[in-house]
Amino acid sequence: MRDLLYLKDDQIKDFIEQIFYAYRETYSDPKKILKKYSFGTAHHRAIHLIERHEGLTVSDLLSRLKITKQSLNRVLRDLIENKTILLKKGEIDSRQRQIYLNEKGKKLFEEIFLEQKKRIYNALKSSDSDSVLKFKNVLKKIINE
Amino acid sequence: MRDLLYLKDDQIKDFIEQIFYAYRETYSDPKKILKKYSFGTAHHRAIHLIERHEGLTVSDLLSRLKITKQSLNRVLRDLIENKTILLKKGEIDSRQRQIYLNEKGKKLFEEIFLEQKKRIYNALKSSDSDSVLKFKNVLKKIINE
DNA sequence: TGTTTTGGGTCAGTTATATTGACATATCTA
DNA sequence: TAGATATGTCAATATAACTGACCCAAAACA
Repeated sequence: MRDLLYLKDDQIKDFIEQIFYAYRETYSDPKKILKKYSFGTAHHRAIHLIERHEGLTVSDLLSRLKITKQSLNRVLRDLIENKTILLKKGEIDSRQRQIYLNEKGKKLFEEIFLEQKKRIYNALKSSDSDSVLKFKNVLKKIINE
Repeated sequence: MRDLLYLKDDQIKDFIEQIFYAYRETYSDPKKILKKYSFGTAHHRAIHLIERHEGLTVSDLLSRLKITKQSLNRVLRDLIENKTILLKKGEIDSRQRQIYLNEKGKKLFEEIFLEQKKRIYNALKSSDSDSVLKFKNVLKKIINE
């Protein structure tokens, strides 16, 4: 039998630790910017997902965030009030709401992303394309995508 | 100039999204177990780091968690009360406290880890060793390790 | 058509985890 | 011995989540 060193518990424990650091650092970077708008990381995650999946419905967003609708509603109310996002009635199913960034929201996203990008960009630029591809594939498997 | 496709913004945005999912899923898996002991993810992270770095000091743990000592203290109090961890006076510097899992804590860690391990194990076992190595290296670069 | 289900919104109360700021104590170091 | 450091603690507050109960409008179904 092969000695699957990379499946040893210590390696797995390291990954669990490092995934925590990676998430925390990646989402900490833009906190100062968010604070300028009185937003927190909850708003950030919503803005990010809305930018990546423009026109997604409230339930789409809920299932990506995996929080309750009461929790999400606080965030969406803030974002709507601030004119960062807008909700349109669903074209096919008018019970649904489709969520979009408006101009202000797009600018805010860019400002946040510019800051957040640095960390990932620096990691990728010092890696070869094969590493990046394999990083992506393992990451996908972790999230069962 | 090379066309660094893997440095394109969309790829970076995907990574930012996927790092969020990876963290959330990885740390969601053992929540039921934690609940049995009236612990949350804050306790989990502390337990994990203590297991990985046995005998670390309070300030070591603080700098890994990047929370305030007031926040950490609530968690440590709970864990001490529950007899999951113990604190010993530092051998060299007796102002310091070195943190250890006791027997109960080790069992709890194993129970948590067994659950949490599955996700990572499954991702790694369907990847080759080169992928795992490269995943690790990119992850390390993201956290500047 | 009438009934049920679904998508979304909201009120109210609570919990978990973090924060800021102030202060106390013991111990180390210059 | 004076100051710096490591840790602990009190109190108040912020952020982000939760549960549970209800509501309306629109879609789906029988």
